[in-house]
Amino acid sequence: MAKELSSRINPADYEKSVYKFWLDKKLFHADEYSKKPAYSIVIPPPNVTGSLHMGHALDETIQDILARFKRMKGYEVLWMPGTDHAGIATQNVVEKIIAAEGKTRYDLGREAFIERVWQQKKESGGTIISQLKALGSSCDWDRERFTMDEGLSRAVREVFYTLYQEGLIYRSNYMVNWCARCHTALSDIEVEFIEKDDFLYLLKYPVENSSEYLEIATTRPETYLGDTAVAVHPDDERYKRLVGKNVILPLINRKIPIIADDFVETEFGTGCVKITPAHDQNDFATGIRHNLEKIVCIDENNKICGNFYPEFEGMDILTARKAVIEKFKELDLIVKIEPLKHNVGCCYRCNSVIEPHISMQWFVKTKPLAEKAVEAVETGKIKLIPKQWENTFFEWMNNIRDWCISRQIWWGHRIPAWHCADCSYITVAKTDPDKCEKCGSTNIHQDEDVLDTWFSSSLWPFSTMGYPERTDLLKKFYPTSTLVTGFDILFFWVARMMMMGLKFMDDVPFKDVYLHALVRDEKGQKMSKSKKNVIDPLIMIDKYGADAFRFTLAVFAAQGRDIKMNVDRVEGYRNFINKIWNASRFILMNLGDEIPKIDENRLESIDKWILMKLQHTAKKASKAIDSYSINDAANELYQFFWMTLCDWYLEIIKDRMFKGNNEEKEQALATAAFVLEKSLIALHPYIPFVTEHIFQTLTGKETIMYEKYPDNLNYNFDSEEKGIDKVIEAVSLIRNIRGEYNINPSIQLEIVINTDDNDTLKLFQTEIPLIMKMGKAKSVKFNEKALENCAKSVGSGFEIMVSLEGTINIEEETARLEKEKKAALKDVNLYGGKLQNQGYLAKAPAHVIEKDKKTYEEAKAKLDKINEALKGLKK
RNA sequence: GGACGGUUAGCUCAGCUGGGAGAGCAUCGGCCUUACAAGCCGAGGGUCACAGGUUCGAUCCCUGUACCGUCCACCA
Repeated sequence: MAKELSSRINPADYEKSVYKFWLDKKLFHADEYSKKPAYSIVIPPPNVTGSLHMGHALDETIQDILARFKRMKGYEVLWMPGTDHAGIATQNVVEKIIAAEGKTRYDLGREAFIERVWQQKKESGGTIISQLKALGSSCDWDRERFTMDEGLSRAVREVFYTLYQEGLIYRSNYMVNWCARCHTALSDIEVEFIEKDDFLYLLKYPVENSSEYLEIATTRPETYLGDTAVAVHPDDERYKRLVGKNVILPLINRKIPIIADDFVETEFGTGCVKITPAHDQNDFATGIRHNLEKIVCIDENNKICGNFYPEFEGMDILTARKAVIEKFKELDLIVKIEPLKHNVGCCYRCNSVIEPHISMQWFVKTKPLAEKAVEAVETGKIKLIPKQWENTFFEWMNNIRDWCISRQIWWGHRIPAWHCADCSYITVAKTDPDKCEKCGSTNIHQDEDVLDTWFSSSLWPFSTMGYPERTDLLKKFYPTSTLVTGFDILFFWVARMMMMGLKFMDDVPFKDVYLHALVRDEKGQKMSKSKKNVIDPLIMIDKYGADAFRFTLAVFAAQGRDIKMNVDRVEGYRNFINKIWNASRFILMNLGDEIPKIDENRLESIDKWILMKLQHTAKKASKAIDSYSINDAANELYQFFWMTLCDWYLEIIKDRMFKGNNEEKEQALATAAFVLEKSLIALHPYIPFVTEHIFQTLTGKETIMYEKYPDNLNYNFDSEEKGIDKVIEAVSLIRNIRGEYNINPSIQLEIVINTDDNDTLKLFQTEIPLIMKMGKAKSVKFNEKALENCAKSVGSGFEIMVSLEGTINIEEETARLEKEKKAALKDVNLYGGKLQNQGYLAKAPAHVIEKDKKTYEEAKAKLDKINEALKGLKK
């Protein structure tokens, strides 16, 4: 019984079973003892409680294309999967859930809360993984890791311990970004600046022992309670005489100095700034420069504290702001209030306004680590793709600030430091200690803070492979080959992996970093739930199939900044999958039980032609994927399969298949089946499901996954290729006339072809059947006089005449020829002009001149013929 | 304030080191041709943002302008 495909494609019919087949056969498994060269990718671990969004879909698709392609290129491929515990994000999710039950995490207590998060992880942690599978991701799932599993936690400890011993982790009372909503410190890059409409308040501070006032500009009047100075620019003539004097803070009567510092912009506001070292990054630095007291007036819940003025006590920031302004108004200390647009730092997780806050935190000293990373990129050991990101990378790395790694949340790796209640010594250890390392006291307690999520993810390329053990997996697959991720986490993740990898593995964590664009909606806006512009990848998969969706993403994956997702495109590529299905079905329908073998001696020109086209296509695609131009490869394959293979080749061989003798039929089918098989292989990295399904049906082989990528074909049918290209040109001219004259397809035309060129004549004579079929011709004659009632067209080196039914419409034909003439004339003028240009002749490279000369001559010949034809029309 | 990116067909985007512009979708005309109407055949559509410059030649390189976007930065 002949093999067949169902008459109508339905991806749901085979996607799940194909995926299950891959899993059952362990085809994604990476063998660390393989002799094949290694190729490895670690997945950017998605949040464990998250669900698949467009960004993931793009990211995974690119990785899967690379992984599948490399397998076909003979590599032992490890694609390491896993998920991230995503500290703040996950904690927020669970806090929201328990809030619905009317509880806070404090009601539950630390242990119970963490237990609750683990439970949540258990419940929803599998979601994203199964979604990745629906997309076709060929990860080595047996090796799936989680940033808080035992092995990775060990890696975290090891690294923390080592960095601490080397003085690269330290603890310090420093100003950090505080999110009162998440109740934790954040690193500098976790603060997002959002432009907000606000007010600039001009306040009057009375100068001591004087009736004068100093006008200062601030957006945050409430922090005046923490002011310890007022600063002016040293060269500012307006205030020079006041420097060294004091002002008195209203209501609380604190005496603070007027200082000079050149960070002050004389142009802004009044050129006079209040300094609040405890509540402003900039003022903190100024405070250090001038040795000012840091007076805290806002607590970690963003409430006014410090008992400076009873009425303000305990108010939240915005209420206090109003209250302060009211009081100042009463005292006539407000000069004016004007609107102001300015950037306000917000939490990247919850968008709350960030409050600068002095607190005891843990930091990584990043400079020495960053230097090595910079060097790795400079020397090309790590390549950023596209290269333009290197600038941004260097800029950031060279100005890197220490990394605040402690978070005051509960979900995460708890900092492995134990404080001694007796001697205050801090014991940092790889395994939980039971006594103080210094005084031996057992009265120790572990630090309450947990580590920044990015701390553990920075170890991902080696922690997932068994570090701190020197495993065989690490030996085989570290450094990884390619990291695929969005540029938005270049600093959060990529740079930190570089630092950690170089430090702890003494080698780069990856060789290539492919930074792809971000997926936006069709208007170019970030997709977000609140904007309701989210396109759900799972709906795309359901509606169009994973293959069509993947192919769309691949085509969009050019190396730009953002991808505007357009659902129409998915539909277009769904049609492509359908095309593949039907072309395959067509070939299968005509195939017997055995696939005939190609016998090169018995092939016709057209067979050789398609083999050449296949060869070019596969080579181009392979080269493109290797250089991360995966959209180019996708387009190349698309064009080939649809236009070249389906629209030309398969149409052309139909005659042989339906009317030819067995031998003719056999070689046509052999070629078609061969080209189909190789095309499926070439397309497989992009559209794995449908290609696997058809491949198995077609060949009866177990799997397509380890077939050799067909970029090694080596046919030498150059003359056949060129010949058929010319035949196609001729046929296109005939079709053009048909189209322009709206000649019904059922009408068979008479064709006359005139040419002086012997080779062309011979070629066309041999390919008469083809011309007749594709041109729907009744007869083809050569070098005859013009037909009655004919339309003419001119090709390269030949002239074609097509009989027309009824009487020729002189006007219409003239118009048509005039159009052709215009095109030819344009070329003649352009190239003729060039060829008369002395500068051009002297300086242009020889091959360009030669090419242009040929183009010119062809255009000229064409023009002459067209003119002749036009003359003939007038009679 | 600094840096980076974008501006190409009605829409979404390609166009690698300069030789003269492509795709998908959409549009228009014609086809139920025995794999596919999720299809086939044909057609139209672009002073490649603007202004200069370099060059024999510029969508591509340089300078400037405009608009859009992103990142970084201590304008309170």
